[in-house]
This record gives sequence, C-alpha cells and structure tokens, in this order.
Amino acid sequence: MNIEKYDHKMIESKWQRVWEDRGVFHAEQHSGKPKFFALVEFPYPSGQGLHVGHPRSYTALDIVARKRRLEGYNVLYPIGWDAFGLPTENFAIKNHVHPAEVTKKNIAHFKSQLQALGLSFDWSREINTTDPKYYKWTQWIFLKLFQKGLAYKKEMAVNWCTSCKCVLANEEVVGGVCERCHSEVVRKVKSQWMLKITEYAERLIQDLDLVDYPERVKIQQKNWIGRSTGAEVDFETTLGDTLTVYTTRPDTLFGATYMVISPEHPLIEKWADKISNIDEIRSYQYEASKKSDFERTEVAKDKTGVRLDGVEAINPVNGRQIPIFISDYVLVSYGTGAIMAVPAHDTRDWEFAKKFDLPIIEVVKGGNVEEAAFTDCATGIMVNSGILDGLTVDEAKKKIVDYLNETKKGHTKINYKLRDWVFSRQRYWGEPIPIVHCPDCGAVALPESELPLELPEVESYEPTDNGESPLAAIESWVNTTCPKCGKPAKRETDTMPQWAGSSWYFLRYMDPHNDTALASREALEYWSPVDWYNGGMEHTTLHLLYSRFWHKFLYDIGVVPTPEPYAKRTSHGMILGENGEKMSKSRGNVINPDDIVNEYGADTMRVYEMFIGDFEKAAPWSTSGIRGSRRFIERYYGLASILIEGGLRSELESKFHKTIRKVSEDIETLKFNTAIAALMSLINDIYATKSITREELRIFTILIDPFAPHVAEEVFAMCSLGDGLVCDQQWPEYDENKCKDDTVEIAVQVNGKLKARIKIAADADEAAALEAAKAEPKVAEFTDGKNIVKEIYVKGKLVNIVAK
RNA sequence: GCGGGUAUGGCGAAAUUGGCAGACGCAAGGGACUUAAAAUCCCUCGGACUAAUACUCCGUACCGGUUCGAGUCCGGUUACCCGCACCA
Repeated sequence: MNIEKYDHKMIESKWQRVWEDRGVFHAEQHSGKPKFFALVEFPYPSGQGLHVGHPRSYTALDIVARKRRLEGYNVLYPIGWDAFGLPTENFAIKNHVHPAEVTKKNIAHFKSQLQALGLSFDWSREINTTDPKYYKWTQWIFLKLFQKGLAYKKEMAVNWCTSCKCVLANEEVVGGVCERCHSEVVRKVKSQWMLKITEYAERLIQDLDLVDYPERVKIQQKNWIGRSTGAEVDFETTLGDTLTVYTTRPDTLFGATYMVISPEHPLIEKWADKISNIDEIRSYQYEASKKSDFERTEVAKDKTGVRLDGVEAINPVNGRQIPIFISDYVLVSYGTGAIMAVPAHDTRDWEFAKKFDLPIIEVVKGGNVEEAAFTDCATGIMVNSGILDGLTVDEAKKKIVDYLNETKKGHTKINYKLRDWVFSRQRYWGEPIPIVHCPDCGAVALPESELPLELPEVESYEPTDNGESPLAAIESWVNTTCPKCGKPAKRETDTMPQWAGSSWYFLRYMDPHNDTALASREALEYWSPVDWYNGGMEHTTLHLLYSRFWHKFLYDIGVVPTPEPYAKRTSHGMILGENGEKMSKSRGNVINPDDIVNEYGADTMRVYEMFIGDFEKAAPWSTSGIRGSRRFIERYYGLASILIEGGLRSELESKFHKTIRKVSEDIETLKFNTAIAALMSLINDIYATKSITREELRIFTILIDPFAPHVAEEVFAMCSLGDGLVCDQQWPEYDENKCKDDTVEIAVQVNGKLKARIKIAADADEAAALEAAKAEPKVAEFTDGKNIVKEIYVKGKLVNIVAK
C-alpha cells in the first residue's frame, strides 16, 4: 500500500482534535467498570513554561492510564494548576500586573504545551488552586483544623527568608538557605499560624505499612519524623525548681556530670536575679539569637557555653550536685530544651567537657573514655552505676526507667524531630486565612457561609520590611466585625503557604464542580484512594507528608473514606542537561520541549523520554539519541507500506506473544525503556520478513498506542485495522504456552568456560542435552583424557561439564 | 557524622534475580543507492594478540571469599550522587 510521508504535525494535531471532540478521555462519574485513578503532581505554572522533566512523569502515567483504558477500566487521569506562589507574585510586582493575570497567561501557555504532547488528561476536570471556587474548600479545611484545635497561633522563633521577606516552614529551609531563592535564612520571633502535624507523627509512621511506596521514600519520611524512645528525668536544683531533661540513654544517668540548657530556656529568666554572672549569660543569649540556624550548626566543631553561677542541679539517682551551663548546641525546640550531659558516652558532651575541663565518668565499660566518648550500646556493661552495675545497656535502660517511674523522678518518653507546620506567609498571592481577630473573643473562625474569603484587590503586592503581609495595608478589607460578638475586629492578613492547595487537590478531581462540598461522598467513595501517584523525590518530606497529614485529618472528621490518600507512589528521576548537570538557565543547558515537539513530534518526544533509561534514575538528555526514537516511529509508520492480508504468522508467533508479555509487564513495573526495546526488537524481526499481516499490525498498533498514541491512531485508521479508535480496542493477551520456542540454543561450558553453543529441543532431558554437548568437537577437545567429575544441565540455559 | 543509593563498551543502557555479559538505541567506520549530499537499506563495532569475523587470553570500580558457574551472593576498600545533620 502506498502511504504518505510521515508528517508528525498533521497527524498529531488531527488526532488531538478527534480525542478532544469525542471526549474520549473523560472519566465516567458512574460506571460499572472497575475504576483506576492515576495521578501526577500538578504543575506550578511558571513563566518559563514546561520543563522536559514534566513530560517524563506525565507520559509515564499516561502510558499506564491508556493501558488501563484498553484493559476496560474507568480511568481518571486529571490535571490542574498549583498556581499560588512566589515567582508569580514577584513577576507581578516587577511588571505591575495582577498575579491573577500572570497566572492566567502562564496556565494558557502550559495547557497548550501539555495538549501538544497528547496526554490523555480529562480536561473537563481541570482545577486551579487560585480559583475562589477551589480555595473556598482549602479555607474550609483550615476552619475544620482550627475548630479541632489543630491550627493555632503562636509567638515563636521562625525561619525568615531575608530575600522573600517571608516565613518558611522547616521543610523549606535546605542547608540553612531558602529552598526557593537560596538566600540567607535567619531566626525571627513572630506570631504565626501553626498546624499540629506532630499530633499525627505516630500515625504518619505507622500507616506507611498500609501503602505501596518505594522503600527509600518510606525511610526518608520516617527519618524526617525522627521518632526516638527515651525518658524524661527530673533534676531538682539548688534553687528549688525542677529541671526536666530528655534522654535516650537513661542508663547513663550515673555518668551525668553537668547539665546543659538552651539559651532560650525559660528557667533562666526565673533565676535571673540569683545568677551572679547574669550579664555574661545575657550576652551569650544575645549572640545566640543573632545567629541563624545555619550559623549555629556551622560552628558545630567548636562548642561554646557559659556556666550559670549560683545554681546547680541534683542528680536524682546519687544526689550529686552538678553545674548547669547554657550552650547553643542544645535546641529549645527539641525535647525539653535541656539535657543531662554524659561526656563519657556522648560525643558532643565529651567535646564540651574537654573544652571546659569537666569530669568524665565512665559508666559503660568497653571503650577508653579519656580518648573518646564510648557510644556503643550493643556491647557495653554498666559500671560505677549503683543498682545498674553489671547489666547490659538494654537491661539498664529498662531497670532505670522502672526506678524513675516508682520514685516519680521520671518516665518513658517518645520524642519526634518533626515540628509543627508553620502555616502563615506574609505575602499576597495565597489563600487568605479565614480568621478574624476580635479584641474580646480572640481568634474567631469566619462562618462557613462567608467562604470563600476572596483576596481583595490591592495596589501594591510588595512584601513589607516590617514582616506584614501586603493585605495589612488595605484597611477596608482588614477592618470588619467579629462574627461572634459583632464588635469591630480585624481580619488575619497572613496567607497560606503554597502547600495548602496541593494538600487535598486530588480529592477535588473526583468531583471538581461541586459547590456544596469539596467533593460528594459518593464520588469520594467511588474514586478513593488514588491508585497510582507519581511524583518527584523532592516532595517526600514536603507535599507528600503534608497531604498525608491533611488526609488523615479529613478521615478523622469523616470527610474521606480512607486513612491514606495514595495506594501506590512512584518517583521519576530527573532529566539532566546534555552535559550531565542539572538543567538550568544559568548553566545554559535547558531543552525546551516545544522545540522537540515541533521538530520531531510528540510521539518521538514521548518515546524518547521513556527510552532514555531507568525511569527512577536521573538521565542526561541526548539530542542525537532522540533521532533513534524518531526512526522507530517512522519504521512503525512504514509498516503500512508492507501490509499483507493474514493472521499471526507461525514464524513470528512466539515473538509476538513474548513481546505482549514483556510490554504488559514492563509498563506495570515502570520499565518503559525495556518495553520499547522489545517493540524495537519485534519491528526488526518483522522487517526481516519484508511484510506484516493485518492481524500482526493490529496487535503491534495497540501495543505501541500508549507510548505513541497519535501515530498509532493514524496507522489504525489508514489501514482500517478495526472499528473506532485504537483507544476503543482491547489490550492484547498473550498465551504463556505460545511464548516458548520449540528449539533453543544453549551454552556448553567446560569447567565453567564457554566452548560451544548447541541447538536442542526446548524440553530435551539431561541425557539428550549431554549427548549433544559431548558431540561438539570443541567439548571433546577439552574433556579428552580427563575425568568427568560433574555434569550440570540447566534446562533452556546451558550444560556445564566439570573435567579434571 | 548518620541514613539511602550508584559504579557494566566511546555514550544512554540491558541481563528472566546465581546460568551464553553488553539486548535495544546513540555515536563511529565500511558498503549499496545517488551526478552529489541528505534520507534509507546492508555489514562491523568491549579489549589484547592477529592477515583473520582461526585460535587463545583478559574484561561488569578495587581486594578477597562462597560456588561446577558470580555483573548478580558474602566480607572488606575506594569514588561519586541524594537526603538529614549538635534531635541529647
């Protein structure tokens, strides 16, 4: 059959239009079919447009979604826009346009880029976090959190980005600098909205058992939550107040030779007039407060501190009086902000003790505590420890905790490194926090009927140096009345962080136009949970953790039907620049997906990104490599010109069945690269026969459809391979029995070294195989005159003859 | 420092989980077609020794071990990547 030259532009725009007109990718709201909810992280519509990294994730789940449809599932594969955020706001400030305008423009650009890739998104369910109809429900969830006491306002030291002029969550501070702009982060005391994610710490760990996530993601979340088991111990002081410390090594209590409290510890104020060197203490506190967290940790090598003169602590197990220091190596925000120092068995305490010449008492035998702290818990035996002497560390821990409990001097305690989530931002382009501050009633929730609380129009979006949101300048908006008592009151002027809208967005896809609930109960029951969620590793301790927290909360108040939002999570690797470095404007190695789609077509782009290497690992872009994918597409398209009538030919039968099996399995395990390799290998074999039958082309077309859907539709229509579209067909099945060949080539080894290859019947028994092997002259040459010690036959693989 | 990961041709990578190392693709070289080029098609393509696609030997970061047999398992070493980092 004569065919036109492959013209990707014509073919791709044609089929994109057909899909759109027929609405073939719209999920059915009610269906007798099994459901499948595939989810990719919705993009932030930045001014730069799509990055080549986006299609890697989107194409992967597009392949899964398309395969599921062919397998008869009712598939929901939605997309939307995580559109609140700083870059848009900064652009708006610089160019004097409204952030909503910028957002609209960016979304239009992103949308056209995504549509050009032929991704099978259900565009009828598109959502946008900056749409008041959407953020009404973000605010609604916040009110629920507030009503349950999980959102609270607190005066506290926060991470302050000096360039964004905004508070950051702990998760947004990376290596001491702002995750976004890499500027210095300092500590600032401010009143902030907080979310009690710590209340869910235990369940966020435990419920990882319920989900199918990569192990590295689970480990990273567990480490971030940082659960540790220890004890709180009360030390009386010579001034009468009790100083409580947290320790994971209560067994070393007899070895405590001094105490350290953080510079911010409240007892210092209480003791102020009894401490004789209070000026020295004050100046140390001042110095510490000036330092950012980063600086504090940078000087980790050199310990500093000041002893509190005029007060000592009393060790509850031996009555020994020991000095108390302040030092910034003890953090206010963890445990009780105070520690008992056991220099013999803790590296940090050891360094401090050496520097300040404090006694080091060995209580666990096994090391040389004059040389270094001995921290090994597994092998040591307790000494110098009264009732604990002779016990192992584990036994000692148990016994001392029992003792502390009995004597009411302490108790078991579990601590987490996880901190509550700093939830307010002093910026314009975010969801307004729906709270009113009343002089009489305090913080009062806006009634639900007043949601959404929309962002007011404002003249200037500039962040202010005094740390207030630009919203604070709009008096007409700020001044309101208290919903409770009706007296004059002021609105909260901080907005929510970008993570708010993305913490529940997948729920909205289930029922995106509902204006009486975030989604109907029916939709939530039908679609929950997300069956497969793919996204980046960088969100493991941010979005992924936050959204699990919100989901658990919504589960607790009866809104959602499952305790976990995502049944399965996978992660794609980054696409690097051609030079192997991360793509960035400053490195000049950015590839624009538009250029690739223009020059080679979406199908080539899709196949290339899936063929580039292990999906879960980083891979460098290769401009010449993409030509191989284009050739493959053209070779597939060219099959139409050698089409003959007929069914599956016997010489290709097992190859076809094996390929169906390989492609089917590889898509499920994210091995898109080997699935494509299998299709390439099959096409090579087909070309070797110089023809392809109608049935063979039909099967091949359905197999290639998830990867290269436009050209598949074109060939399907051009060659009249069936009714309707490719996406109306059924995924082909394979027969395990037909995957086998009658004869196989196996290796013949002598003493483990390859000497020959022989063709034998696939089901040949050992005797037959050995006979055939020994008939090989090469084999005879190496075994003649030797004793055959052992003979090994692995069916379908090899024969190994061991001769001495 | 702690936690996780990776290491295979000139390059991206495969290898049914202990069984023929390098599938598939890129790049390169040679040939066909062409006035020529591009495209396409065919052949070669880990290294050493070779006239040779005869032989033979070496080869999956490095050292050692288990095994008839190791890229794969075990012990140790090195390098690189990612995450966390004074969390008591």
